[in-house]
Amino acid sequence: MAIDSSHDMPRAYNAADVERRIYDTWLSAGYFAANRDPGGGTPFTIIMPPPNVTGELHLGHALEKALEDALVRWRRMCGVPTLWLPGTDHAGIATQWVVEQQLAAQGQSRHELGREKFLELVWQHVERSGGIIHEQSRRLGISADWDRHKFTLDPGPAKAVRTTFVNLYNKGLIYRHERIINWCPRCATALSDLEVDYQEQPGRLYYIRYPLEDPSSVPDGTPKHITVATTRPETMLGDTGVAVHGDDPRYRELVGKLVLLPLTDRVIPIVADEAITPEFGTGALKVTPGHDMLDFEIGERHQLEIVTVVGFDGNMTEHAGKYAGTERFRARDEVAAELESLGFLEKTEEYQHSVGCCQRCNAVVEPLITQQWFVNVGSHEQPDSIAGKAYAAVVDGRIKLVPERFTRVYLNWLENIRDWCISRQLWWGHRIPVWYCDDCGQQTAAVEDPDGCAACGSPRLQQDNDVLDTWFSSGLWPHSTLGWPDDSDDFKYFYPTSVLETGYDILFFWVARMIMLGIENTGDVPFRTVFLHGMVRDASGAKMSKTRGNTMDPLELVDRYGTDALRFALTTGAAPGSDIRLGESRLESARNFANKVWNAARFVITSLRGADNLDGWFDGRVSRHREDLWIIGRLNRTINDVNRSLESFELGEAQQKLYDFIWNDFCDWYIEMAKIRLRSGSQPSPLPTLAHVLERTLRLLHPFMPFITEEIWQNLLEQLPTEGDLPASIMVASYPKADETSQDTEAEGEISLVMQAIRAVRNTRAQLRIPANEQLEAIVEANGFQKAIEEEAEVIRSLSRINPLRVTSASDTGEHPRGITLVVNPLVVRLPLEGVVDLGEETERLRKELDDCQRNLDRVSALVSNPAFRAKAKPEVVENEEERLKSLEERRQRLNEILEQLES
RNA sequence: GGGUGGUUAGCUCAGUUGGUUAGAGCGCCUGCUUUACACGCAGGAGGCCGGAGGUUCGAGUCCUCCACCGCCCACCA
Repeated sequence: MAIDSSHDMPRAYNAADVERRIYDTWLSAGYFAANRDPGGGTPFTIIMPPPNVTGELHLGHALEKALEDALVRWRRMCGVPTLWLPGTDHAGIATQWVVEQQLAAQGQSRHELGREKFLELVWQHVERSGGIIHEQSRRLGISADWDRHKFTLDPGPAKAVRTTFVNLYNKGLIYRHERIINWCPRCATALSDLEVDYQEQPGRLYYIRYPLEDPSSVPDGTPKHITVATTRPETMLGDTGVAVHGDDPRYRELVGKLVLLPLTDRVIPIVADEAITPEFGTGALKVTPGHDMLDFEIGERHQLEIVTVVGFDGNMTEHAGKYAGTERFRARDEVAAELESLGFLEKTEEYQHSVGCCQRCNAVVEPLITQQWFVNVGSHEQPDSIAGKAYAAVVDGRIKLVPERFTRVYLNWLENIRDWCISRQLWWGHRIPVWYCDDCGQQTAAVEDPDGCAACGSPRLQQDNDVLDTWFSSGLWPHSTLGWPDDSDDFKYFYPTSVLETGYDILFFWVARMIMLGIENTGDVPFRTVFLHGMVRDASGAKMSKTRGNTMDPLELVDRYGTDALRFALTTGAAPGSDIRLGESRLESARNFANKVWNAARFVITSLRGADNLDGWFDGRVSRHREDLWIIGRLNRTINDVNRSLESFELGEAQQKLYDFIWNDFCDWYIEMAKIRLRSGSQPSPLPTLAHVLERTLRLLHPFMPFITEEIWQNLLEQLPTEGDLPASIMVASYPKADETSQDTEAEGEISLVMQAIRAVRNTRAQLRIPANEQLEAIVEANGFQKAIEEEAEVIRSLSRINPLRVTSASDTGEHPRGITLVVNPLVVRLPLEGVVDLGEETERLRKELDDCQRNLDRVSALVSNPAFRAKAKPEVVENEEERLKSLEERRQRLNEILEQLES
């Protein structure tokens, strides 16, 4: 690997200059390629959620890729064989919709073109815009294994799709059936339940009177008609019944009677059904099994006829009599008007209700009865069903959701799941691998296009016209990308994958389907952990959308702030699964941090030039200087924190810890202190420690800010003697592990005292408005810390502008045995210093805490072991107390450990 | 209707098994061209941790109830 960094580091970090150059060297060095290493332990695998092949990158993608890249780079640096497999999705309805819009602009429709011609156009569109998303992904610096890239329509995934379909078909778990489904008249296709968005819309409730066929059949005094309330009067032409609740006293006499359906010559029955809410409207529901989900179910229960009055094109059908051909919403007004003129319309009311709309084109969905293909997923209560297995995998912990709260959301969805409608009346996608025989009418389902009918052998076969729901192929993604159903090495080695990282908005669409189909096909879970991120919102918290016009283009942000800054801004200080507001100030702050890192590095690297002795810089343990011991201790605590946070997917937390360490501990204090020794040339030199801390910090930061850390790494390497593990690229350097023995409480206490003194002087100076460049006289009463303060006197002098500074051992043993006395003529100010951890006091405090803990423990354990309590109290109370006992015991143990350590 | 998340500084948010004096970024106020950095440095103001109870030696953190705000799911015509 050769990166050209042989130039002086500029004063300000310029992201644009370095990013592409660095990415290309990574790429050509082959660092992204995953290697199967049977001796390398369990691999770490992430399959990238495939974006729409013709789509463009939005901030959600940027967030997703930043998180995944960080996890992947981290694991790779930990020495784990790591695979991050990228891909793209053909996105059936979305892509077809775009091309159809283009056609429409030329006044054409796909039907005029025909299937073959149209698909050619779609492929052209894919080829034209298909590369954009890759180019964009690269600019984000993502370290995915591009050679393993997969597209959902590639031969491999396509074979997986057909194999899955045929297997399920042969098991009887895929079936074709006439059922009521959500139909989008504009897209002219069926939609799954998930593809329908419900929107609150103002509407009107129409009260329509249906007269009894035989008024004499009810006792005098009862109404001779029944009034129904509906928001869709046009569908009354397809009514085949009226339903009331069986217990409704108003209608008891009417159940079983017949009514005349206005505007038609039909007579329909009144039935009693549990699903009716007597309080709603009139308590009587007109039943249109052909155009409403609930009505369809009621119709099934009472064997009501089905009359379809709205067609696939959204116009009224021939069953709508004189309204045939009328557009459905116009028919609504016309039917209402006619009902009114004939005296059947009792009244109308304003009514706010939710209307199902097509997620893609926003047209109002029409429930219609059609032949569709379904997957029988069973129910969570059937352990052998698809849903049952997907349920169990999460319940028994084989799959963990992060954050955990989504577990319940997931389970709740499965508890109410219904069969999955997988056919779409589109052309762009995986065509359903079923053929119908012209001769015998039998179906043939096959992985390879069949030569003849499976039943009669006739070659006269017609393939089903429909394609599969896009989510059917994405549901196979973790195993279809790795080579399943073939017995591939990648599949054997990398499956089940480790982490599936995606937005919580597609938990049902995609994650649940992958779990269902993954277990079905492979017998194993597709991934161990589902790591969910939140939605990126604008600065005011609104969802970003093109129609709102509040979207931000990630690439534009990359241009302005740099990739590292964008990634840092997106992923820092946000808890897993919660939404993120991204505004300019967040980005600026991230860019400033990058610049801070750059300049700290620039200082260290410049200082290292020509240094003659850096011995021991690599392990950072040679210097016994308290400043060095202090920063090494802080560094290792940070390493520990960062690793721990990463283990639990708290990436934002990890970055926050790094930010604080770099900016506060390293830059504001350690570098400032080190400058003094550098200037005076006093020994031991801080240079080995500066080098060590910078080097380790870069490694720690690399998964989050890959470009800047690599650029600095290259500059740093030139100044460092080869020692230890120093690869040519930081990408392949090892991730730091904390050295637990590096904490030095003595140095920590002493430095803390020094910092206290400096802060106290600065503070007083600001309050008394003493100019920063005016030297003051001061005396430090160091009481027990004379040696340390004397040795650090130059630091105190320089950082707080004190001269002369004297150190005494004060005899004062009052409340504040230590302090600093400032001489500000004519004032003398004594500032107490308390920033020292007094081991005696600390021990005493811990003892007291331990006593309290023990007292509590005794009480709770007495309670828990009391048979009377166990017999009387509620089980959950007992359980609570038992848990309390356990946590108290843990706490006692921990306190004991700390005390032991302090005393030794 | 059923779930679920939130309510902490002026704004946006962290706060991991309860533990000394509750943090950050941005904004605000006061000073600073201190030879790494003005994308900076130093200092400062600003919090009844939504409300009410409870458990505990100790609660922002655990329990109960309440109030707003948000999201998801659902076949109320």
